[in-house]
Amino acid sequence: MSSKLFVSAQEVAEKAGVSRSAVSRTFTPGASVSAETRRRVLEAAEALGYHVNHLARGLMRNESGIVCLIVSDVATPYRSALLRELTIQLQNAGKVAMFINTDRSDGSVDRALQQAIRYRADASIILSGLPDKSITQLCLRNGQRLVLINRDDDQPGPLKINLDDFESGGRVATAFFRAGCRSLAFANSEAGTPSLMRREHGFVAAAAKLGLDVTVERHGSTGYEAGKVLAQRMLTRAERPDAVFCATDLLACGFMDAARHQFGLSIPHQLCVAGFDDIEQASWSSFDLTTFAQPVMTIATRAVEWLGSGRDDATSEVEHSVRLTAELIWRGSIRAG
Amino acid sequence: MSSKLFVSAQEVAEKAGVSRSAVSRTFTPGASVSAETRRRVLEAAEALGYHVNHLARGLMRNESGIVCLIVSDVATPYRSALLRELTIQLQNAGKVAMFINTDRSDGSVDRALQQAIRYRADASIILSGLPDKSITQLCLRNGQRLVLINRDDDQPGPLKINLDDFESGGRVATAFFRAGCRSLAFANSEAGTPSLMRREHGFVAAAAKLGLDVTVERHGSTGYEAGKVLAQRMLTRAERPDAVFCATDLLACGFMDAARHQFGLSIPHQLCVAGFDDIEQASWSSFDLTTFAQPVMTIATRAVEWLGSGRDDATSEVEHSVRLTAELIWRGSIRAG
DNA sequence: TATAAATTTGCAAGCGCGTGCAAAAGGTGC
DNA sequence: GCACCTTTTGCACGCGCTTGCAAATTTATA
Repeated sequence: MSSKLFVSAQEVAEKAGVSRSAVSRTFTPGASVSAETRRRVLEAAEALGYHVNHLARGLMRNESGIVCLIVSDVATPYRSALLRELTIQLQNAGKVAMFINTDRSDGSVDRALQQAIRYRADASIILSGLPDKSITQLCLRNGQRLVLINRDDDQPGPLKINLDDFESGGRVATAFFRAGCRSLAFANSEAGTPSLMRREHGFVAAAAKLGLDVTVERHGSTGYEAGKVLAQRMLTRAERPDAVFCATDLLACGFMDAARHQFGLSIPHQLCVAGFDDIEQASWSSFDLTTFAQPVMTIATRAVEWLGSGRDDATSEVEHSVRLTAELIWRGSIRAG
Repeated sequence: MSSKLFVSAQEVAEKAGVSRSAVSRTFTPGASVSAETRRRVLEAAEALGYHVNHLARGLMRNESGIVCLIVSDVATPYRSALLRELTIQLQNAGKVAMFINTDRSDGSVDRALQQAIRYRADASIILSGLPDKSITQLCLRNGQRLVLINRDDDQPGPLKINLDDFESGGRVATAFFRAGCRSLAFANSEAGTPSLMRREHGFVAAAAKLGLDVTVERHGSTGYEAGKVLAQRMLTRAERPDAVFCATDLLACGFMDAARHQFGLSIPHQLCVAGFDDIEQASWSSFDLTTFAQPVMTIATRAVEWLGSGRDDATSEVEHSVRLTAELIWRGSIRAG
């Protein structure tokens, strides 16, 4: 290994027989270089294995090209799917993704966020349920653009991407009604995330309008285990519901497993089930779950596009808010009307 | 918004009434500053909202603190679990994780990797099945330390973390034998990843030793759908196997679903199944899959520790190789001996 | 108290790069 | 040929930081 690890623009310049500025300009889109100089520079750069040092470039330009992804529950199917799409699109847009995991709620999150600020990330995308406002404020205060996905926040500035959770809840109630169900239930987590609550409220409101009974139960996280617990609670009741809308596909999977294996219920004949997210497992034949697909691709596209668009001009104060509709994916967990 | 986005060490120095070096030293562990100066600097920094600019620091130190995660199939349960652990531990070690997604096989991967090099990442952790050697070479050539997880590579330098796949395969064969199974099968993907092949070979070798029949079938990726297809192929045969080891839990899930819902087989009574990875779904009661748990936590710990340890000294040429054992998790998909 | 040793501090150079400015080069029309 | 305009090039400065070195300060020792 040579002691000098990286080649600098200086060396490229010497080899190409031009000035250092010429090298710099060759790698700066839109700068003024003649075709001939450019060619010679590129040739020398290739030969020497030169890579522009983005640390230095970011230092000069006051723009690092780094986008920070702030995520919790990465290992969850829905989150990892969204993450996948975001990273791919950021990559295609020439940005680079820096990762911050907020699963641990101790100080490490703060420390990690500080790190992102130290690297002068241009923007942060928050796809974390963590309701800690201080995080978003810290990002904003440090001049980052901010994208909030499925997460309420009343501060102006950030782009907010949300789904029509309320309406989706309503659509499920209608679907259950058409399927002949009369005693509805909503299985939610205790997290109390706004998007989850909107699903609940939309469902309850629509059910009321249809004159249907609806009970709501909340427990634990949005995961599989919580779904099982919720099933145990709701299915041991005297008047067992004949349809349940789970706030999350994972909850639904847990609920279905308990309903079938512990209570011997047949789905959809004795119990109709719907979920939300359209995680991969929802399509597995063990579940065959009717659910709402989050438009992951569109979410990512919108987020990245917005980041690419110029920095807020005078119009800085307008509310940037996008509302997407979740697509209902019909499968076998609700019987046909 | 002020036009001046960030406060510099200079401003902190002025406010604290010390030199700029003093500020720098305050934020450099191990540097020589008196308690009093340090206090005043920290106070001023806090008041002004100062954050060390790591772009500049990286430029000086020739060490960015960035670790690059090169990942494919992020949305896969096993990968996302590993990713989760890695990011958490990197974070705790004060490193920052940069994300590169190699799912798209077009030029974007190369472009993204170039990006990482441009940011002068100190190291890369490759948890991608992508067999492209040029990637690892590019990392090494640019002075990065390299960790390869479950991935063969004969070049010296990188830390290689692997599992005892071969032995695991053997243990499954034995377990099937004890369960009374006599006609074994191995369901693999076409990917041909070394770790998958080792599982296959270990299984086949042990089966042969036990005098058992064993058929091998390979198809598609390591996902659920491929598992279904494999089941269709293997279960329509005249002599149907009574036990199948799937190279991956996802394959196993697909296999089980097809076996049950399309072939009406009862698991484990008519068919024993084992998988590998211990993804969350393996523990779901719909699957209750006996499988091998990858020591995700240990893998991450080892990787991060190694990155933290000093750069290769004279001992640079020794092979860094770690071999971990996968823990067999007994569940209900293999009947008791 | 004087002097040697240890610690702290400021100065200044430089990390690799982008860019404004003025000089140089190239092009056009008469 | 000249005057004029456009494009290209090099110089030199500065982005925010670290660090070797020598001066200034504190502490320990005689």
